[in-house]
Amino acid sequence: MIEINKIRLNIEKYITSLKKRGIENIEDILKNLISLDDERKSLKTNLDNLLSEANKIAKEIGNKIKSDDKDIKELKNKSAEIKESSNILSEKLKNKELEIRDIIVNIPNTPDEKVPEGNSEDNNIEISSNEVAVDKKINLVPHWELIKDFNLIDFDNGNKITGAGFPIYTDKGAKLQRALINYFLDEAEKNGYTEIQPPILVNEDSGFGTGQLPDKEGMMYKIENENLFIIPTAEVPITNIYRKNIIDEDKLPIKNVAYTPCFRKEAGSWGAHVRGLNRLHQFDKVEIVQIENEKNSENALNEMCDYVESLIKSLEISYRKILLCAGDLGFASSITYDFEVFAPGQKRWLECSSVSNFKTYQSNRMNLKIKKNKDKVLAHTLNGSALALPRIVATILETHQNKNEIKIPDVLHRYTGFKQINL
RNA sequence: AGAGGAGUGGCAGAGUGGUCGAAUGCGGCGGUCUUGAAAACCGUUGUACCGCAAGGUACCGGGGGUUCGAAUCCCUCCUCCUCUGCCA
Repeated sequence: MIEINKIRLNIEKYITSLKKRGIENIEDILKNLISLDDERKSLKTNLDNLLSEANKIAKEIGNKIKSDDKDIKELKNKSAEIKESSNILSEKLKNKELEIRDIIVNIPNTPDEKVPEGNSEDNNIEISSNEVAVDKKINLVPHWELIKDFNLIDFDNGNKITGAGFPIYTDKGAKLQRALINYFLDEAEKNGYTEIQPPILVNEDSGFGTGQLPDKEGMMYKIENENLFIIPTAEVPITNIYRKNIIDEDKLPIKNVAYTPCFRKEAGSWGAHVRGLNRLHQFDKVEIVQIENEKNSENALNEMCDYVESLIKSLEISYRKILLCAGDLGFASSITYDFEVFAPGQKRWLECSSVSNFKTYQSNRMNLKIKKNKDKVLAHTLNGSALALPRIVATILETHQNKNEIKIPDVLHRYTGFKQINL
């Protein structure tokens, strides 16, 4: 959530920044917001004065009763009058606050200066890449064929017991996935992240805190009669641990990692090329989250990217790192680097990680502050996938396929217990 | 799930209609003393909003109500504890 007080200080900066996102009438929206806030302030001042007067009268009545002066009728009448007008004002103030909130909650985060302009993925900028050679002599096939041939995933029974997008990993497929999860968790721990196992269901406040609600309610599965949401990413429960917290600056950085399954409705995003593991309703992911102060958050973002990059590299697969343009940027993010891996069997790039700095956007929503001496300032929150499993599995299978076997990357051997998958 | 009890400042804990944003203790911060530290003593110590400021308003688990006035009374929801039941 952007901060009105900061908009007041430099509205031009906000206009320029949010225009990058393609919000054409942003100037009107922001100016309207400030004038609504002015109205709010004056309502608040008036209301406080009335309440102050009412408090005084109440005390006066109290004193009179105590001193056996029973002549309080006039004061009571006056109090009733004040109460009537304060009720009206209070209602107005509440409505004004709701009006402001409805607007501000729907304004996305301001893109960082580094974020390129543009409204399609063509405007994204490739930052770095690495290509892993594949055997040109064999006929490379997509992972959904390998999965069938090598008996690694059972989509049919997944369809039967749940529905499309809920695969069953079987035998070495399941082991490969479990190996990857353990490898990712261990590596994160080596890099200073404390492991946690959060709940998979979250309440509405949590969904609001990280920005999924109310903007993207449609992405999450909901348990209707409990008013709980099934997490689309571990970002939601992890970051919300720190909701309504004031953290001492010397406790920073806070670094957490968690493995969780993730659930996304993915409504309307099922095209012809979405096959196999490319897009699922349920998938596994290891997520890293950091909380930092303003001074260090840019540095933290770079560190997280470097970490993700090293992780992908260690799996011996081709990848590229991309800086998202403003139009491709998520609602709550200020700057995002995506990592895509190349799946040679289907000759497609697959996004496997998204590393973002939300700056104060989430912390303002969830009231997360950092205490530095006497000052309290909004924290910066960051997160990244390290990594999302299915597309990594798909890419490993497609990259390391051979005639009668699939080789497992060296770093995973001690986790899988096998070095290749045979027919 | 049923019955009973409870939720107060960083923690412990008092407060059952007015003088309570809230005693007291511990902790934290500043100071005196000391070569330094401890002890002792003195002072200070919640959050948000409005206001140039003085100051004001709101907040005692959340929401609503009664009253001139609510931490205190009523309703409702949530959480925790004890017992019973059920269950990985």
